[in-house]
Amino acid sequence: MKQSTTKSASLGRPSGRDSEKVRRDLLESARDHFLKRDFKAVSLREIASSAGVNGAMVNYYFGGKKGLYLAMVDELFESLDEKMRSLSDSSEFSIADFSHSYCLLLAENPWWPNFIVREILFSEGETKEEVLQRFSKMIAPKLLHAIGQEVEDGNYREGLNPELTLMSLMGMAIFPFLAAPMIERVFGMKIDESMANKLAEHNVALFMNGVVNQKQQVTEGTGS
Amino acid sequence: MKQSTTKSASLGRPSGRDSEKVRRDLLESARDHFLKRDFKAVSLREIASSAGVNGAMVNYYFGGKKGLYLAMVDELFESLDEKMRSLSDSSEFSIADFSHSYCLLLAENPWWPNFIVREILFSEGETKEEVLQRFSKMIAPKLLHAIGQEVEDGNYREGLNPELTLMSLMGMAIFPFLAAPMIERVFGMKIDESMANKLAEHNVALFMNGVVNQKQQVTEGTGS
DNA sequence: TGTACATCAGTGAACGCGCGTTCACTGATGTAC
DNA sequence: TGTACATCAGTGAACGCGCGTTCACTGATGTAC
Repeated sequence: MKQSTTKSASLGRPSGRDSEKVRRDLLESARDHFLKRDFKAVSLREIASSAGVNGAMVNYYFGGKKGLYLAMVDELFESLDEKMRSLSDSSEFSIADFSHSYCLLLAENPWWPNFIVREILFSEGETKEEVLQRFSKMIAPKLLHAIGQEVEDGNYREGLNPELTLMSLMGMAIFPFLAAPMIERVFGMKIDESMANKLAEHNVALFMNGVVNQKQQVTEGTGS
Repeated sequence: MKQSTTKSASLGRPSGRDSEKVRRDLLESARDHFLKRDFKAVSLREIASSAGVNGAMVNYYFGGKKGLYLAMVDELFESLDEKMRSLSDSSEFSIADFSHSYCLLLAENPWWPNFIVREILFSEGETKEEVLQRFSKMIAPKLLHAIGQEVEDGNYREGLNPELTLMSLMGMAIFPFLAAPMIERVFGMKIDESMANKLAEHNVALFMNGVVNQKQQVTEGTGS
């Protein structure tokens, strides 16, 4: 004898029409978890229960855990590609302006350097290659060219190595967001938007003119 | 009837005297694996087989996987603490000299920023706190003070924020080693000792004087 | 110096657990007649 | 407009696997007499 009714609260095809909602909920939940913790450290059951659906849905919609992960990565990159392009496509492109905007972009999306670094450093094979490919094509070549141009035009110091300069610039911009937990601990700073603004200005000033007191140096310089 | 002989090649207490060797081999193997991959991603069986011993030895010597991991972390920090102290204890301590030495130290121990960042970003609880504690006390306070002093003495620009400046400096120094796989791909650079030397010089020059062509600026400046 | 026995380093099979995945099943929805 | 049935979104139990850990056992080494 079968219990045909009231056995389970929600068995059978659901009555709502929002079939796409489950997919989106899973992606969102996956993003929340995967951006905080490692691929292996996050279980499907966690993701599914956060999304409020059955774990088997991950297989149903994405073909498995890896499928869900890659779908999430795709979505992230799409949104970032878009944002980065809008930063670098302005007609009057300057390194300083870009650095500033980039810093603010990072403040809005603090998970982003975090995610990239993790992928590049620790992920295995497949995803790593994919992320490297996408990331490397994204903006670096354009910046590299811009720096080279500035040197050629005599605006930047002669003999400045564009590659090393770009690395320095990226390091200055990205590191504070990477090290946010440590910085909050050691410096008692919160990495919010106002902080990012200060950081952006500081970085541009340091990048352009360094730390040395120019007044002093110029005075000494004219004497020699 | 028991097969008392030749059942296994190595059953019973081994004849050698090197009981400490197993411990050291395990630690070494653990370091090799844990520096490349995540805690969860590395299995005891992998570590043990690399070390050429039985997996149960991890429990025997370290009380479990976490015990082995913490023992490894302890060892790493001990060696780094020592090296860092020898860098910063010189009687005439200058930011520039330190940056240079630090860069070379990183080139010799490329796993180190890698490891710290991973711990800070992705590890869960316990180890994370421990690593944060140790790392934050290691050198940052001394550098922070040194930068503040330079500003006070008028050697560095007035109004320069020491915290932000230290962040920039660390970012410039550490990022290239973090992003090594990407840099090798995009720039075709190998991060070796000669590279580290160039990077160190570049960083110090950029940190001190920025990218702007000073000759040009000074010429313009005297006119105003 | 022999000998009996406790100790000790190490083995290898087995255990339980949580994981990703699979599968039989459910019942609302869409569709053909 | 009914009705029979295929489809489809979703469930929940179960599966096999690899993991960290445990445990009974081994046999060389150290020690007491």
